[in-house]
Amino acid sequence: MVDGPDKDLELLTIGAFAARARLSAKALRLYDRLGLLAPAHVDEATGYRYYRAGQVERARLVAMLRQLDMPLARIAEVVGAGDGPAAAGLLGAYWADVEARVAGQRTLAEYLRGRLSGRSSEMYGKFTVETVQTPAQVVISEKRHTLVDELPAWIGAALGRLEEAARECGGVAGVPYVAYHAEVSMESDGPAEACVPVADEAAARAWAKRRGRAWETAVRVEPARRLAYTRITKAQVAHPQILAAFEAVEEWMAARGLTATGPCRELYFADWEASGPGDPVCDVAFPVS
Amino acid sequence: MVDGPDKDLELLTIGAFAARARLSAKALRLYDRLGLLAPAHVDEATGYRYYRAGQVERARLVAMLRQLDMPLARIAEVVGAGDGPAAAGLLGAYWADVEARVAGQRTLAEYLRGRLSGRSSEMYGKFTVETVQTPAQVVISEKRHTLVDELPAWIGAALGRLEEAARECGGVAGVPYVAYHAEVSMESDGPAEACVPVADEAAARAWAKRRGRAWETAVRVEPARRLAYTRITKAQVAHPQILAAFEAVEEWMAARGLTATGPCRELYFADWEASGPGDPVCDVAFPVS
DNA sequence: ACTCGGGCCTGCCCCAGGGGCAAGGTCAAC
DNA sequence: GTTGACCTTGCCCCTGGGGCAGGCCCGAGT
Repeated sequence: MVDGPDKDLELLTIGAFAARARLSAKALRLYDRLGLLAPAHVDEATGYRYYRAGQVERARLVAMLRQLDMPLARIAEVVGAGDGPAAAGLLGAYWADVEARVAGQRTLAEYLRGRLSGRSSEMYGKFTVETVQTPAQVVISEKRHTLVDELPAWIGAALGRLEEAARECGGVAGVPYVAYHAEVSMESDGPAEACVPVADEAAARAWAKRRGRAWETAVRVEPARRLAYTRITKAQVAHPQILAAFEAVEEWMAARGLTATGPCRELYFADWEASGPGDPVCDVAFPVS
Repeated sequence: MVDGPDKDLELLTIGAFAARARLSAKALRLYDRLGLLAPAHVDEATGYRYYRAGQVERARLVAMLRQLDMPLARIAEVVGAGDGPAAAGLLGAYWADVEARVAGQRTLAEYLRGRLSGRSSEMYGKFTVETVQTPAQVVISEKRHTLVDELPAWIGAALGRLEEAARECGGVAGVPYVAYHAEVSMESDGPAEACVPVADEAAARAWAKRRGRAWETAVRVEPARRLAYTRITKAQVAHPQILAAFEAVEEWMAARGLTATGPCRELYFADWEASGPGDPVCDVAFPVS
């Protein structure tokens, strides 16, 4: 793979280099300005850019990364990391993000296609709705007004705090969940309540007393309920894909003449960190009579 | 599902409607200006927009379609088609385009990840390169200077014309292909040549004579060659993903000290129309000694 | 030496799909 | 009436360039 000295001495004008790299001259000027791909030489007097033939490889790499719709800032990180595992890792991380996003969009597209074609009453897109009976249980909870964009972070933090607290209250005795007391999925900032079932009610009340009202914590006895629910994957637990799941359950209920008898909820039955985008992690549920 | 008259009489301000639809007020103003989602009423004096509660469904549909990154113009077509198979078809077509594009990007990402991590000499990403011996064959051909963006259409048209002409020349006697006589993949507008092997050389020469030089047609005897090639899918037959395949073959050749002894080519061995994005349809090849 | 055509320079406006902010008008509750 | 929340339009910002204008530069032909 020795290319000879000519490869480094032969200077190409921007047009010739653009043709070899299959990029537009305009794009090359942009990359120069952003420091992503500087010409080997710039004539001081005329401003003409001159590129070495050996720079074609880097330019083609940039072009291919752009073809993946990678933003130029991330491309700069990748090409800055040199050829090696570091660059490959950055690319892999970016592509994993893309795949996760597309996976969510795919389920949303399937659901919408089903709904638009009018066979909503037949299968609710790809969602299978079932009912399950839940027993009465003691839950410790934390309630907050929150907006959609802060919600995921709050859910993670609140359930984490509550699960730790549950260790003092006889341990986690059921599936942790988040209930939404306002609209079906927080238009405005309707209050959300994170709940963890615990085994020892007395210990829970003592815990709540110690905790005070700083976190808007509470201990309640949640009555036995029948839940209509559908199971979704980690990729689907994001706005607004998850709304398709909520709407599917609502539609299923409406088709059977059922109405919600309490706030809707998301039950997180799986280990969040250990789950991949395609693994089921959550049940989207409405209490029904 | 009767909502009562209040649903149509209750007018919402843009803020309240935005909250219910989970869109920003800014986005709603944009959609109004584009005619995508006009308010039910606009106060002449103040310019205030008022929406009916019943418009929330349409707004949520728009929001979900935007979540699929569908451009507003295509969203307008979908929602304009009403709920029904027409709208579902438009959505399906859009999503199929997305999946095809992502499929191509996926293979490119895999190839690049392999190359960046330095194990390029091990497996050339996902491309398996082999050699094959081709016999000497008579080909009828059509040559043209073309730019990358017109290339796919020209290839389809030219091969179609040549395959039809081949019926007068003893039939198609081999795999149709396109050869690139300039750079590895048409920087500038290097000439491309579409070729179809035929069985009857005399008939082919007579055909070419009748045809004249209007289409830059020709009859040649292509000598027997050894081709280094890799097989790609329909999704990969697009710029610049296909370049990864070309580069993989070039790299494989370089690793073995081989050099190209003629123009590189794409052999289309499958029925294009009947193939899906993931089906192999094309061999990317270089003649080697 | 002069000119001509093509290539190159910078700078400006344009696209989608909004976000953010400013200046000012409105609405409703107290 | 007042106050604060809400609404309006308009402007500039982002990314990743495309397209064009006006002006300089370069090499080849005469």
